[in-house]
Amino acid sequence: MEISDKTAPGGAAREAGEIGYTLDTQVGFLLRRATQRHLAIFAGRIPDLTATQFAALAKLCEAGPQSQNALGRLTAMDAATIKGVVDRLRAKGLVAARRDPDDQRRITLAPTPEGRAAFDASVGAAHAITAETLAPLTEAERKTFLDLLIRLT
Amino acid sequence: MEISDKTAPGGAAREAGEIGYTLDTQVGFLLRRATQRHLAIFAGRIPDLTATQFAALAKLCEAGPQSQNALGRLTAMDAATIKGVVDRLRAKGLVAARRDPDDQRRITLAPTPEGRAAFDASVGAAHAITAETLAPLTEAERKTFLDLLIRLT
DNA sequence: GGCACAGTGTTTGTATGCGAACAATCTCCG
DNA sequence: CGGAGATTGTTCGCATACAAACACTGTGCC
Repeated sequence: MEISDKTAPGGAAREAGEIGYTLDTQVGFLLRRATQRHLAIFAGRIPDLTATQFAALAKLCEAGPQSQNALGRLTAMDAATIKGVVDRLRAKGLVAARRDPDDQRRITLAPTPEGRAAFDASVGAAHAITAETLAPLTEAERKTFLDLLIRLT
Repeated sequence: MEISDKTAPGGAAREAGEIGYTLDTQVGFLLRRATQRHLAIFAGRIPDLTATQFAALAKLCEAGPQSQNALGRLTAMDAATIKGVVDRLRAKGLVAARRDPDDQRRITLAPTPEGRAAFDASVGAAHAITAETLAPLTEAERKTFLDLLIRLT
């Protein structure tokens, strides 16, 4: 990458060999901003659940009953994080927990009827959230973007 | 909304008209996972600052002194968030603050010499973080990805 | 001049997210 | 059998994130 010797706004002619840095074009910053926008869209369409809570509930509905830590792995949350998420889903009455009789350490989680109903009622909104998040892109671009994004995980 | 009579795990014959939902292919979930991976790479290469703290420091070095809220806008953090970030940067001695004489409400923030030195010393690592984050993609794919990502912000 | 309104920073409350340490339990292997 | 080591869930501490309410200051407009 070439070194520009521009006098940055508010800043400093760069010395020869100095490497510039522009926050606004960094992947990390763009990922954070895209996530922020997505979460705002999510909160607008599914106000009663956070994206994280919905993910956990959806995974339970999709993959069937799971131990708490297993659910965490399926939803990319560590043990400490999934605990809080599950506690809140239980408090809302959307998820039920019972000790696994075969392994006293494990807690088996399953959606309650209310949980499954809430999930079913939200699937349409969830798809709309995805659509709105990707709305700035054409259909072909969406596919390209998702293909590339999945390789960065 | 349909009650599926599916037999759980992974499972499930869907009824006609029912809309499926697979967490693992949703943009939001992929964005979160990509961000997680990026943050892990960041923490490995710049252990003394979080990505957020580095972003704020970098923006101050790049754009010059700013009021606290203005810095928050430049770094996509709301007033409550930027306050905590700035407090921690000040505690580390990387950022200095003074009341703006022309506007008693404002706090003008600027990097200290130590802050600028820390930034200069980390720019190389920051570029390496970007490179490692995007490493799974080819050069052409990286450009495509960033072009699409920027449109989702 | 004075007042409505906007902007700035602070605080509180809630919700991720992760590292680290911990007790209880299970598994495996000698 | 029995102990080393792994797994599971919990707790603590720290660091984003954002909504909402607040006090204070500045601006514009009558």
